[in-house]
Amino acid sequence: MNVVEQIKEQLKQETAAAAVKAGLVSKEELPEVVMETPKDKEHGDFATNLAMQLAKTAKKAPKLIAEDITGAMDTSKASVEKMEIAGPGFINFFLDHSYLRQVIPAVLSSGQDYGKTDVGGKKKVQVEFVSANPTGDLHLGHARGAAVGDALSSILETAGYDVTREYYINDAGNQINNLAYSVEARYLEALGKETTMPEEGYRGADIKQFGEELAAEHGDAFVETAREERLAFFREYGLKREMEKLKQDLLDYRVEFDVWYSETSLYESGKVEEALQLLEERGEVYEADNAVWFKSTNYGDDKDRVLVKNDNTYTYLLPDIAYHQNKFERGFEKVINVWGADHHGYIPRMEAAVQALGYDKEQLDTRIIQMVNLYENGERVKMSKRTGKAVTLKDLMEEVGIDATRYFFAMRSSDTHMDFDLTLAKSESNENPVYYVQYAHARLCSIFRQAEEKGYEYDPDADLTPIASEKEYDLLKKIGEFPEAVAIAADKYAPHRMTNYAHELAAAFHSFYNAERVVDAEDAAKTQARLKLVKAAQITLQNAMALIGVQAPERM
RNA sequence: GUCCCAGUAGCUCAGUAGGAUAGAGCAACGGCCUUCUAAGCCGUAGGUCGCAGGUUCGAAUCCUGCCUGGGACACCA
Repeated sequence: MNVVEQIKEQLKQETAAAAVKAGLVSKEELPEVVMETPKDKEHGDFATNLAMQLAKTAKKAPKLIAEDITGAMDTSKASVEKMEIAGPGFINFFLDHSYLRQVIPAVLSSGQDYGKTDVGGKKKVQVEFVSANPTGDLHLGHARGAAVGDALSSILETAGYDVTREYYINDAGNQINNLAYSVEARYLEALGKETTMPEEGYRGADIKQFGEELAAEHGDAFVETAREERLAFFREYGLKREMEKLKQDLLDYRVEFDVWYSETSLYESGKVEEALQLLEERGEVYEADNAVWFKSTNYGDDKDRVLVKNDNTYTYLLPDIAYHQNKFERGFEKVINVWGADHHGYIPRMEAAVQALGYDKEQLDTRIIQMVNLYENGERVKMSKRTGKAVTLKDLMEEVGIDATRYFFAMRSSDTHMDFDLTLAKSESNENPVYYVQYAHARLCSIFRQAEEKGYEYDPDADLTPIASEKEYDLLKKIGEFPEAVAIAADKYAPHRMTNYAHELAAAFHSFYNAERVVDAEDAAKTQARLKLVKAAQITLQNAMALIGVQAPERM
């Protein structure tokens, strides 16, 4: 447990003990003491609403209860300097801040590991995200999903979960046939032959390029080939090229998957049949109208779903069920799906399926990545998948840059609609929030360069007692909250809390930087102590930025 | 028609498991660079938390109804 949490825990215990000692409540009836950090510094370092909570059982006014508690409080152990009763009955604690100096050695000794906790208890968790069909370039929505899914995974890892990042490749359905038709059409087109793009075809620039390359490489070799053979080749070719591109784009975006799971492999290994059989054995399916239905209404779905169509082929749902069964068979205790908003309607049936297979509903958690609207110069940018006119992940990385793109997407709660302001994201000015955080890091690095120039050698054993100003303590407190901030972000699956934290940490540092000098020729002891403080800030900021996939530049 | 998400400052969004005078960034206004990077800091102004009820010591947060915007509702994936 880190220093800030320790003192908070101590404070909780002392408060609880005081309430019992004052005869307000028995030890058994005592509620969990809520100790929060007030937003307003005027309200102390910590505050509790215990007196209000006890108002009912103690049958007394909260303010009087608060007086009893503060009167019975042992203030020595938790560094309490002052207590105030405020508002409707809050007890505000003002601490002797010198305890915060202990944060520094804790951070310095942990280094890159600072922020790690074991709240996850090594639990095996799978995060499936992006999983875009290999039929075209990754677009805006995928970019958001990738940023959120990757940040979430990193946060869970740091909070002590055993995380697997996984991409499900939809390489078996109709869309792959359409991919083959589309490549064929573009190939023939490139040869100047008469052809029509199928209605359901993919019109992306990437496929046009494939067609041209095939034409250039193979000439008209495929024109005379039997259609079936030709399509089989284009299908294979298109899939391979799309996957290569997908993997490269994601890698460039700094997203690395542990597992790429192929839908086709589910068929080949017989897992799809297995899943169907299992559902049959468990009495979860029935036949009607020449089709096989999954009785998902047993588990709260709106209506039952077809698994096997009357032409004897499978719906997409069945392999999806098999895939989820396989996830649990691989030992994941928790399965998190990060899905696009268009998959929103599948959640109830997938949850039903998981339960029908005998797993607990709680083991599956699906997060929806809401729509992204693009704006440029105040105008909504219209996009169309049909015509292939869409802003791709690649476009974003080139135009906006990776750091700004990832920060922008990670910054927002993922389940709300989002306006992405291209003009703002592209601007290299203070209007752009990502620079605020990066600039703090560049400044931190600059301090060390200056210290070196002035002949200061960083001393890991320097005495920390010169650390005593308000700005220093504010910064230290923020640094000390990092492990808890990660744990909360993990618990709530809320990566945007990490960007909030990074911003707050940067703010605490900027404020300190403007108020106090680190490298001071007049005071070597203070300089050495502050260099250690600044080192701790640098480590923490780097770790926070790493969690959201944003680089920490040494200069700007 | 049913279901889901959203509605908070001029704009984009937070709001810590019901708490104090609802917070940030940008935009606006006023200050701060002979000293470690002014992509920064300090301050001012800006609000009927969509609307109406309810629950209680206390509601942006929980409940009910309504309004507005977006999305989902295939034997397509």
